[in-house]
Amino acid sequence: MEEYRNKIKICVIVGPTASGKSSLAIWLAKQINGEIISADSMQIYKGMDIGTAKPTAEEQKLVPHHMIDFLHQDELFSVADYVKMAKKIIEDVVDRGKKPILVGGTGLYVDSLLNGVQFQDQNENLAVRKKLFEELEQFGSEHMLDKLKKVDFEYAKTLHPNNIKRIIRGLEIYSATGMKMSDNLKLSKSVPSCFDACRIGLTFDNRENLYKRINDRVDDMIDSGLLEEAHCIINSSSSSHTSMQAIGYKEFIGYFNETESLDACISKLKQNTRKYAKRQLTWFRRNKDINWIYCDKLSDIDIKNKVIEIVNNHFK
RNA sequence: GCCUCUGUAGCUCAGUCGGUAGAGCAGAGGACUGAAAAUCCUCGUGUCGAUGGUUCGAUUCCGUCCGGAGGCA
Repeated sequence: MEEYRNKIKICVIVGPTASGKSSLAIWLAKQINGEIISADSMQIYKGMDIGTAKPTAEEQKLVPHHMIDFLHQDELFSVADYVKMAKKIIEDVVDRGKKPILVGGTGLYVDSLLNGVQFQDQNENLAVRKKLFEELEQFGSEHMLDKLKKVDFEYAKTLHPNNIKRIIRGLEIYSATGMKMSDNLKLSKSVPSCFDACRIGLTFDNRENLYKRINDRVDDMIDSGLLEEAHCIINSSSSSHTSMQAIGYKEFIGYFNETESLDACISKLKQNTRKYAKRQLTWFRRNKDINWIYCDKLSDIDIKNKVIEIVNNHFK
């Protein structure tokens, strides 16, 4: 019980893209004297503003935002970096007597931070990864899975042969740290979280209502100058960089190459965003601690009342 | 007006030498520990355009009609 008291109280807002997390968070932060810590894998990049629906400069003036807009698009970043940085910032926010509000749609970042996932020290090992990919190309994915089975059978048996990314990562982590992925998973589960989190999830009773918001938001982004932003980002970045995975940029490559019509690219962007939202919902749904709020069933005021009730109760 | 092609899943199209059908995309569900806006897995009943005929049996063959595309005039 004593240990529980030492945990950092934090409020968390999750949900699919375009569900209204950012504006709700700003409102909430003003109500409870809070600061916002973003959990978004793409809003970290500078210059990617419109496409990632980053809070505007005006919005950022209303409430302090952290973990946003601090990295060049060519730089490497990982969950481990995120957890390390975000944790430090949250502690600082609390030390200054403010309440931390974690907001974002990157489920991996949110859960890794809140669940205290353990990341081993690891040197940059791009050479190891490259070698593993060469081996994959030569011998195929079944061979790589067999190889992983020899060092970490427990983890390997949970992976499908086509799941190349995780097979390689399993081998890579073993080679870089000497630790098995399955052992690391067990270790992470055994370490208690240092957060006492109150989770709010925004969702929609009717999926169509979310999809309509997504489609409309993409149109708004186009009106706000997404094409120029995308053109600039695409021209100044290599396609291998993580930032180029962001939805809202890669979809326009065909348009700039004059191999696809603008309409086709916009449709693709809308579709990719819808699919992404669906995956986010799948990720968050498995968490039974989330207080779900159905945005298409409640009025704006009812949503706010409900949120403040949950949050006040948590910080009481 | 005549000729040719065409009408099958939400979309694009296979296919059934006559025994009521299957791919891709879309969509849905799931997974997720150092790239995660990434990556991976699972899921296919639809008056086979309408109607009549031949047949034990027609989405398949034949006739007529209705859409669509092209050609000739």
